Amino acid sequence: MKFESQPSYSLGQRTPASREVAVGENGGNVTLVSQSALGAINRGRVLQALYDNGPKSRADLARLAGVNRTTITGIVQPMIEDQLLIEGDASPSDVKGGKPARPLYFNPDAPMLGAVLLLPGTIQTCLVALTGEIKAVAKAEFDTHGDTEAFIAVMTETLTATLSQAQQAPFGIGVASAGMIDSDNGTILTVNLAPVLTGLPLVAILQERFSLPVAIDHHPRALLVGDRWFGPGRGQQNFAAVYTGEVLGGAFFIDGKVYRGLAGSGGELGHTVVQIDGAPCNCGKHGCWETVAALPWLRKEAARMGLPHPKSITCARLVKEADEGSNAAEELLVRYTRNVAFGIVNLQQTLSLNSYVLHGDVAGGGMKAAELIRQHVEQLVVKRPGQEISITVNGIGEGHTALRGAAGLVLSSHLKLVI
Amino acid sequence: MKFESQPSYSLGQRTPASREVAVGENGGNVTLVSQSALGAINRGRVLQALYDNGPKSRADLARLAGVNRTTITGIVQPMIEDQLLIEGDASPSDVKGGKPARPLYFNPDAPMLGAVLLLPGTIQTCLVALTGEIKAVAKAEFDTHGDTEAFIAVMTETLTATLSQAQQAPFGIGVASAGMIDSDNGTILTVNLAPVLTGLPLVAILQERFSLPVAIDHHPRALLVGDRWFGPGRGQQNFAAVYTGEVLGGAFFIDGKVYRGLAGSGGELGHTVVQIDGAPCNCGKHGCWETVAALPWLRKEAARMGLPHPKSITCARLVKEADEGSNAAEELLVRYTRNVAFGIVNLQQTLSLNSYVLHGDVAGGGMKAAELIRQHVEQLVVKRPGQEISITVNGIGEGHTALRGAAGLVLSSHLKLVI
DNA sequence: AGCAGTTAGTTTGTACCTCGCACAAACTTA
DNA sequence: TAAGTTTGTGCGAGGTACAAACTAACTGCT
Repeated sequence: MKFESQPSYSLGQRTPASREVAVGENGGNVTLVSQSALGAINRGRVLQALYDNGPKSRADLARLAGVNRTTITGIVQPMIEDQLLIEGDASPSDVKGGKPARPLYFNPDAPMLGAVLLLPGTIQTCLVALTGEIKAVAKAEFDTHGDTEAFIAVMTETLTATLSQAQQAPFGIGVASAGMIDSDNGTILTVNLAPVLTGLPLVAILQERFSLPVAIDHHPRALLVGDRWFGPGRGQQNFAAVYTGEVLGGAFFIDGKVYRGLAGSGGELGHTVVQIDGAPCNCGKHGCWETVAALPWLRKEAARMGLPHPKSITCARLVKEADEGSNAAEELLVRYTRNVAFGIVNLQQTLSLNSYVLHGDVAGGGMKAAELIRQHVEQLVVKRPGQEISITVNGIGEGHTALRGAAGLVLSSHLKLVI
Repeated sequence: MKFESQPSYSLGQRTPASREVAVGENGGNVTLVSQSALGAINRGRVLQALYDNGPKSRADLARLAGVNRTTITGIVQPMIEDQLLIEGDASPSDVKGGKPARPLYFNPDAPMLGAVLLLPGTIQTCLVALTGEIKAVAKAEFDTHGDTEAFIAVMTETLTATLSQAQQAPFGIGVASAGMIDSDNGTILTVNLAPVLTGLPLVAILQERFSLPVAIDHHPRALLVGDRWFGPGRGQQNFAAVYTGEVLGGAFFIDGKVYRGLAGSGGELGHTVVQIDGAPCNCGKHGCWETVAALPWLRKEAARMGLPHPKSITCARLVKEADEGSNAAEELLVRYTRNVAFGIVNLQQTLSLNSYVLHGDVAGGGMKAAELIRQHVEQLVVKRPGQEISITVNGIGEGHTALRGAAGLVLSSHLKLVI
């Protein structure tokens, strides 16, 4: 299946294969900004402002961006003509007098984004509208230890089933995957529980089959992007997403952009050390954060303390049992959230992002878990005048955040938001 | 003392008091890029490319930046006319044939930068040429528990003594200070050992007295900038500077710019936790990195192990004694460097910068200490295909790196390098 | 009803920046 | 001496944002 290319301002335009500059020395990656690039940048920023702030009139956008109204008109008009944006009804506005503003927002019928969530053994695909709406969900399973060709066949089939339901060619495809991902080169490095994926150049494969821009990143970073575009991180310029469950991971939104680190390897928080020479970890080291703040620790402690059904313990159940009066559950919950807090404290001391969105198991603990973690963090962080730290949970519709985030990856990486 | 303003392209031009946009919602800090800003940005990038790569011809710069040669000429010509840059002698070049290139570099007689290093009890000031050369050093002492006015008087006097030796008005003044600094607002929040500085709006004060752009940041970040402009970080796009001594601190250069975090509070690594419920720390918590990788720990362990003169132990002496055959020194050195490594490992797992420059006590341990740390880090980090981690020391001329870094702060913050 | 005041969005002309092309200058090689 | 190569400089084209002036639409006062 092939799709036609996009309109001239193109959400999905690929970067022009960054010229090979071989003057070398030490990399020498200075790049000047050209006039034409400038247009693309500003178009991207206007779109992001619309995402971040909801429907807004041209005049509002101009004020928001600190530019002339005419500039906004120039940027926005072609998008309206291409039906990416639509002009809402003239709202009477809150101020008295004056011509009523016409709010602009994304056309619900504009092209959508393809999204893939790749976890060991399962593929989930869907279409995501620019408004965050999810459609055409499809699921499939694959043999984690099987043949690469077989996996690619299943993947292509599932994705085709989803994409074919789109009215128009999607802007692109975003993939969120478990494991270690090289997002620069678009390859899956390793997925512990799915060896079939090792070394798979998935971006190249999908780009070739579907002729669309494709972006890939690891699961926590997709959650981050999902939070940023459609969740509690909307409009924020600095925050982190933290995932806890069988493993721990994180991702950062710094100064208005997704932080990836070299080859996309930033945010592997599970194996930061919080207990020198502590308990052994799967990674072969000792005292990793993962050894004290992930589900295996929780199960082990629940068993040790004699809590019921320790093998299936979750933060959600812990909160429930604590609320029902179990002192043991309360005590374990406090210790668990404190252990989680240490990782956030270290992040805070290092990056000072001040805002954290929790996913996965602790998110299942809801407000109560978040508040406990916030208290621990507050207590453990070196105080700084005027600093407020916010901890939010985004556990509801877990899978949807990851899928929306996968879709958002395409937006983030192909809308040149930052130079 | 007042100085005249700078030429039109102005290295030291202040940002035009970022328009007050009161549309609010959630900050709404989208900013579009204007035409004129673009010019300033590209001028800044060309200058940075010159810094990073040394003298280069227009043609080389054009290749380096991936732009047209004429563009470089347009940017560079006014700077030559204003004597900021000078054209070197035509070098025969390595390639065969063709008109020889005229390398461009900074004019040694161009305006300099004022630099201040502020440590508890002492002020050090100097002038730094764009080439990194240091001139007109002045020192003074102040009463750490005294009167604010008295401190300001000493500071002004010392700085005036230095600045008055400049041939031309400096581009600006950069301040590196111990303690907790709010670099956004240009105030010193707290310096534990110098209460007189608490809450001091130093940037505003100096800006008023000297009518020059002033930038302030904390000591580790100045080291980072010093490394970046004039040291081992030159030309690098991603690296961290780590300082160890009585306290620990760090700073990051991420994607070609200095990372500050909100209100400049990023990089307070000393109080990241590496030992939950470990030894008590000055900050009131337990198991901070500072409790196992700073000098107090080293002294305590040296005493416990019966090493000679434990109160004045340093990494440098430890290396020396180990080289002379002391098994105890060797053993302590290994443990010390391992403890230092844990902090770097956590940084690496979090940000994946791959390159670390050490300052302070461990830097005194030279290559041997660096190599030991590198080995520990290598062993403790989760391996990733193709990843190389570099550990460098920059202990020589410690004070000079901080002063050069202070000067570089002005360049970094007032050369709008990133949009 | 009419007019002033206010805000939104558009039209028009201007300034600025980068790019591609053409060309002179300077040097090497045959 | 001629051909080839590289550097650096004019000049016009194309694209972008901005300022000023204009029209459109609505409120409120007389």
